Amino acid sequence: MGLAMDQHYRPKEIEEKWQKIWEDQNLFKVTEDLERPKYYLLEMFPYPSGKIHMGHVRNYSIGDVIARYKRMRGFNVLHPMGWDAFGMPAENAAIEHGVHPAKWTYENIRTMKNQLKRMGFSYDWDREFATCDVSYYKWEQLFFIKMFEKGLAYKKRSFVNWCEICKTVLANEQVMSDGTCWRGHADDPGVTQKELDQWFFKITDYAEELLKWCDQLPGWPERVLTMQRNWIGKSVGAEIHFPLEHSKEVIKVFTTRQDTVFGATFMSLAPEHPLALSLSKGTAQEEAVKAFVERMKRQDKMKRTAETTEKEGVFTGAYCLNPMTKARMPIFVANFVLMDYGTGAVMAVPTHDQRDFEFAKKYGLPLIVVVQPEGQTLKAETMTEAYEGEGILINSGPFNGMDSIKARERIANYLEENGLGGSRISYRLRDWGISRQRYWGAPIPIIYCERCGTVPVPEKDLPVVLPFNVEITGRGESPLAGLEEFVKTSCPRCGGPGRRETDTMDTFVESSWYFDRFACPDYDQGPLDRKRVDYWMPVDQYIGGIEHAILHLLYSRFFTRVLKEMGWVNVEEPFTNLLTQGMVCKEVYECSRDGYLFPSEVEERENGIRCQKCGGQVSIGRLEKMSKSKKNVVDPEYLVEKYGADTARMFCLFASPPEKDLDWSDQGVEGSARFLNRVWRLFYELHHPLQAVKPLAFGTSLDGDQKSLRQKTHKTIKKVTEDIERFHFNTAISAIMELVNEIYTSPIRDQTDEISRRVIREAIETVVILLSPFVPHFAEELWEALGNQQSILKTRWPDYDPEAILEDEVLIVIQVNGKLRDRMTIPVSYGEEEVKAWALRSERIRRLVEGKEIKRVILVPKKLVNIVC
RNA sequence: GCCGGGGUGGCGAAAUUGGAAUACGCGCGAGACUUAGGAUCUCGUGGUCGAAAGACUGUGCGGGUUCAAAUCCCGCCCUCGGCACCA
Repeated sequence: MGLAMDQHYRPKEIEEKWQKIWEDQNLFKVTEDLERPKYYLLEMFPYPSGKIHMGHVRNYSIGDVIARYKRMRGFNVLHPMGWDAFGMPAENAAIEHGVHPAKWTYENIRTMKNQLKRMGFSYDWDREFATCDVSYYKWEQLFFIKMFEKGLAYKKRSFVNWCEICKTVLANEQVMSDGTCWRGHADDPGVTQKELDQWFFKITDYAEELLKWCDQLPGWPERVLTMQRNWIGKSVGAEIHFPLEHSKEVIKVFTTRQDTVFGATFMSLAPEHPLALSLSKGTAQEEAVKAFVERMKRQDKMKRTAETTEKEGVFTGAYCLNPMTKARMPIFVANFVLMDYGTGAVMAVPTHDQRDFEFAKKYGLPLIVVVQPEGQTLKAETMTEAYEGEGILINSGPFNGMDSIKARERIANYLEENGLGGSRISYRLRDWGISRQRYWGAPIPIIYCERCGTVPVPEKDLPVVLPFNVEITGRGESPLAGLEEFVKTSCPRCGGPGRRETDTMDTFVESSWYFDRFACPDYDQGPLDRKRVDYWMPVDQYIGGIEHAILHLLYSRFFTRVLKEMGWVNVEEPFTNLLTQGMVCKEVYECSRDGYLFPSEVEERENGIRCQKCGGQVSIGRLEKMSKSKKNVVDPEYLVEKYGADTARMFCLFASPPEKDLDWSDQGVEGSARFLNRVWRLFYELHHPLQAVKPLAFGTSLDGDQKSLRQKTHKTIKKVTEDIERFHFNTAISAIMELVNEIYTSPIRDQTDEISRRVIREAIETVVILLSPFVPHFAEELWEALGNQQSILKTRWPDYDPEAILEDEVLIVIQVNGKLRDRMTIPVSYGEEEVKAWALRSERIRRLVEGKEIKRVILVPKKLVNIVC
């Protein structure tokens, strides 16, 4: 039976219709409601770069399923959206196209907001804000001042990471492991070191707590926690003081192997260590040290600290004393010692550290074995590499014969008692450098006064508004520095002339507390309305890309601790559960001559896939994250135009589980579209309308095909509910597909008796409700066609009828010695002995066990019988 | 080197607690409907052997535990990600 013209699935029409209804009725607006349990669902807010991409569609589709599902389950769901709006690209647009960053940003926001609405995501748009709004960043300036007062924000001169493309400083977290900028520039020359006066947040004060609380986040993926733990990099060891010869001064070192201190035969200093130059002064080594330090300074830091770089150094001409043995230890400057880890000085134990071993061999320095491995006798003269394992101490005075692990504790205590150092803990984590030499960011609220020094802008003078009239050239220092009317001010303390700080804050500062602000975006008495923040925080479910595993997620945890200490919030950790979704990937076409190609630029010939431009061989198949530069993007707008938002959402959710990378497939999208059309047709091709049909009551008893369809319906409710709860959206959708297939092939599909119609109605209604979090417009339309007056959003998520899913009969697998040999369908009511007897009665089984002794018969109820013989 | 994730059909994937390996979808094959099909519907689809019934085999590799292993244990290989001359 054909469909009437108006009964074809037309996504564009129904999507526009329902988006308007949702908006007109304000259906996603929420306020605090103590009657219902709250659920704060948050997806990482986007940077308004221009248009949304598939990564956004995937991220927000996942979030929307949960938001809609939780609402139907009776939760008071906060599902906000806003804009991470400060940052580099806006400034680059200004440089390239002469458009003001503010104009560019707000226009992009308008475009992207429309695109998000077009996808049908259920946000409470009343809470929307952009971090470049003065009403947002002024509170961030207040936080900065409070942190400054507590010593958590401080300025220091140091070597910092400099990105020549961004023309600004980067935090350590923003430098990738290959030494490039986190923004991923096409031709990144690599981050270099620059000595500058910079503002820092004292995240290192929180290293231990941030590490400790990694164990209190069971709702976070293990790999993210591992990355954070690695990044914090805790080492337990000791500090040891080595007195300088002919001086009262000491060189302090940090070591994790204080048990090997008796074997320390020389000392290595970082080239940047202040003692490097001062110790050699006046000695014959002075010139050599100067030259070495200069050479190291010029060398690229990445290269210098690479593991493969040969160890080299230079003698300073000075000596220190081993505090345990009093032995004279020559002091070297060495390329492998880092100034920013530990103390910048390393005691060298060549017998038990491979680097020191290589260094000692190169410069002819003495070796003393102090740890003897169990069952072996190490001799310094014959060693070819350092022994870094545990063992029994020798040549170690009072500690001889002691186990090296135990000796670490004893020696640390000895150091402490004798004023020579003691137990210490060292972290790899460095303070967060937040100064950026850029215009499009929140101004750092600081004034420099010749008389009073560094003075914070008083609270009453906030905000320090980012001036609008500024020339952005992309050359030189921060654009604000050239703006005299901004820079010139008076000192809030003495009234004398003052100059403003012209650096702006790292945009990661804005994203470190936006989730709190969503609880009270309109609040103007302070940054946060404690009452509302306490109601909503913490975020129950946070969803975003794995690329923020350290960056944003660590900063936010730090910021939350600071805000809690200051009494602005009352939570220890901001995000209870974290879901890190995978990337959206697509194959790239690459021509050896013309580089990356669009699919439209290649053609298939007999001799393989060729480049249309040069005719050369094109390599394909490699899956990479969608990016404009790789020419493998799919524009969501095109998808929505061609298939509708529901199909696009459906594909993202069905193709793979959320944590995994999603491999783009045009045919897969077709498949999703086909499924929705199939449901649509099923609905309209029925021989009888369903509007007037009443649903079945719980506990209704049925027989035959009616019973089995009802059973499938309720089993599907159970399965889909469980799958959504554990974020297995792909299997939830496949379960709904199974139900649809079952309805299609059910013999009662077109029967017109009352009960059949009610069973069919229940099955189809269930499909529509279960689909609603995934494809909301589609579901609304069919829901209405079923005769419902109210939006499907107002419907409660169904419960399954426990009676309906009960089976009368069950399929039992029969194994012989663990191998599948037969199956039988038997009534569930059968007892253990009965089932076993039935299994042994099977013709095939009898043949197989004939003449053999049956040793055991194992029964797994409702599953299988295994006959062992 | 250390830490973590992963390896299942031609492809995306499923198997929640040790109990039928490959659900669902894509692709492919056959058929139906049709003037036509790139629409739709039905059936088939891990491999080898076989006309078939069926047999053997099969979840990266090699062992082990168990009546029974994709799942647990031991040892490897590959791959992705993080950290790494970190003292």
